Amino acid sequence: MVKGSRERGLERVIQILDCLHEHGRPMVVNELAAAMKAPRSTVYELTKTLLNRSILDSYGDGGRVFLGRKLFVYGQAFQEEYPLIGLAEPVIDRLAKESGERAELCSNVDWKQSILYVAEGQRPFGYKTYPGGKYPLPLTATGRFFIAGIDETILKERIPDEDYYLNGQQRITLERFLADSREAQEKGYSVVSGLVDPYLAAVAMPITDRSGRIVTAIGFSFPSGELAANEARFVHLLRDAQSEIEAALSNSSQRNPTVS
Amino acid sequence: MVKGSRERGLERVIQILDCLHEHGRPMVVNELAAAMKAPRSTVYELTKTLLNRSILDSYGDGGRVFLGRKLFVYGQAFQEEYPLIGLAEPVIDRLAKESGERAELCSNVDWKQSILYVAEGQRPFGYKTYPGGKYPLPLTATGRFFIAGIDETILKERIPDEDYYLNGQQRITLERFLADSREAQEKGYSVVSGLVDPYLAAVAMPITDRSGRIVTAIGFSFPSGELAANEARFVHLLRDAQSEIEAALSNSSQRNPTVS
DNA sequence: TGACTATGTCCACTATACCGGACACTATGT
DNA sequence: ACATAGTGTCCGGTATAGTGGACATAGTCA
Repeated sequence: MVKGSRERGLERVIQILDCLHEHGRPMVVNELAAAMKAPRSTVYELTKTLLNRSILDSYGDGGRVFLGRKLFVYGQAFQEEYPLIGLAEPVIDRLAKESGERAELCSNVDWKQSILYVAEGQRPFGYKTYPGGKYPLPLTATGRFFIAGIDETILKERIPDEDYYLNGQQRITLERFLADSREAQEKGYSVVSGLVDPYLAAVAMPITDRSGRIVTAIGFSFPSGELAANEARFVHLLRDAQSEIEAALSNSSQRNPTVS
Repeated sequence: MVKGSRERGLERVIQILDCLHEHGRPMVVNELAAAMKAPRSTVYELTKTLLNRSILDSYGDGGRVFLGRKLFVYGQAFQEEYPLIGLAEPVIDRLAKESGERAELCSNVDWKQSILYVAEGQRPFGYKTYPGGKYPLPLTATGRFFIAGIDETILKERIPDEDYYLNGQQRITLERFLADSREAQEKGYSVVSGLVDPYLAAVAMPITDRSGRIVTAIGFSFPSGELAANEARFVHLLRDAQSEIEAALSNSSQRNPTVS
């Protein structure tokens, strides 16, 4: 039988968690299986075990499932061991206050840009991001730093084609992404406009640990129209924050995760 | 071959995550395998995939692993969908302030009592608990409520024998645990002393959702010596907090996880 | 030097977990 | 009444993943 290639259980579980995370809401198991393009029987079987272990929780009157309490507990334990987030929080808060724009702490998580911490700016309306939010690397300013020094063949393997598209339209090519990345590394900061959202721009700067590895990045997100007038100011603010966080980081314990 | 019975990959992965969570620090893979009593080759194989997907992160110079950034991201997404924690936080903070003791929001996660949120009291020293911390149900005050209405045979299956022990010494029996639970349900609150720690006592009260299911519990933790003089006051404070949280909960959206 | 422990990789075997497909039960609409 | 779509369970076959054990390397102690 060569039909639908058989996948490993662990792989399916990760797909389940990622799928729920992307949809951001409880789903019925059937819907989940369809969205994942996985066999219904497999998904039913796996969700049953995951529910038992509180890795998933059931919502509503039992038909829907979502990420569970145990994942929250694991996340808390992670935070306890990973000093960076706690160190950066006050700095990010200050950035948002001083600039009036949304400031974010981001990281490369399984080849997506993920928001570890956000402080909102002053703009009353407009598109909100949440901690835990996940975006394609090629469409983000921080993504320019996360691919620094990584081989092109690996990038091709790990970053899916869809990540270069927004609403079915290609926004950028791999070549351009690589060129952007090199330029960002030289300048020390990265600017993008209109990629992840047509009316949003972003400025980002990397956070490097003592061994010189880029572990996270900080950045602002704001309406594209504000870019020209404020780029220099934002870069200046970020540079201060960058050195502050890096100083705090090298004073703290040695145990920081090494980016894989 | 009947030697070490072969286990499912998913089961092993959960064991890995739980083991790291219990130890609360990065571990070398060998050590991890030994602690889990699982085959080394299996644990090496699984950790490799988990590291690739950021479900584990490697620490130090690469030899040690711990819970990864992706789990943090999942945890954030959970919190976004689960209103209870946000609703309860200010109330727990107030409890700690008014009482001077540590106040906690707890839940039954995979048959352990887990701390979802803590507010520290005034006592300068003494044993700290962390959000994400995990304790045996039979040794906690909140545990009395989490087993309400659950069949004894299921409890025997799911709560391991070690959970009745502290430092190799049995602190309580299943029978007594069940009797405590019934009493707690009648009184509406639960008190234990000297179980999880010889010098600590706790008072707890359940949080019930609209359908009458116990979803979490709130409680104080303090030196045993303070129990006699303060029990009535603590119960009073908790009762106020309980009704406040339950009111907020039933005003919020319908989507609360149903405890499995 | 040798003996021992700790760490990580690799390979072949077989128990079993994933999968496809059938079945049952509800709606809902026509 | 029938048809269709959505949901959940169950079962047998086979591709494969978990396992035991061998192997390699590095460090430590006597």
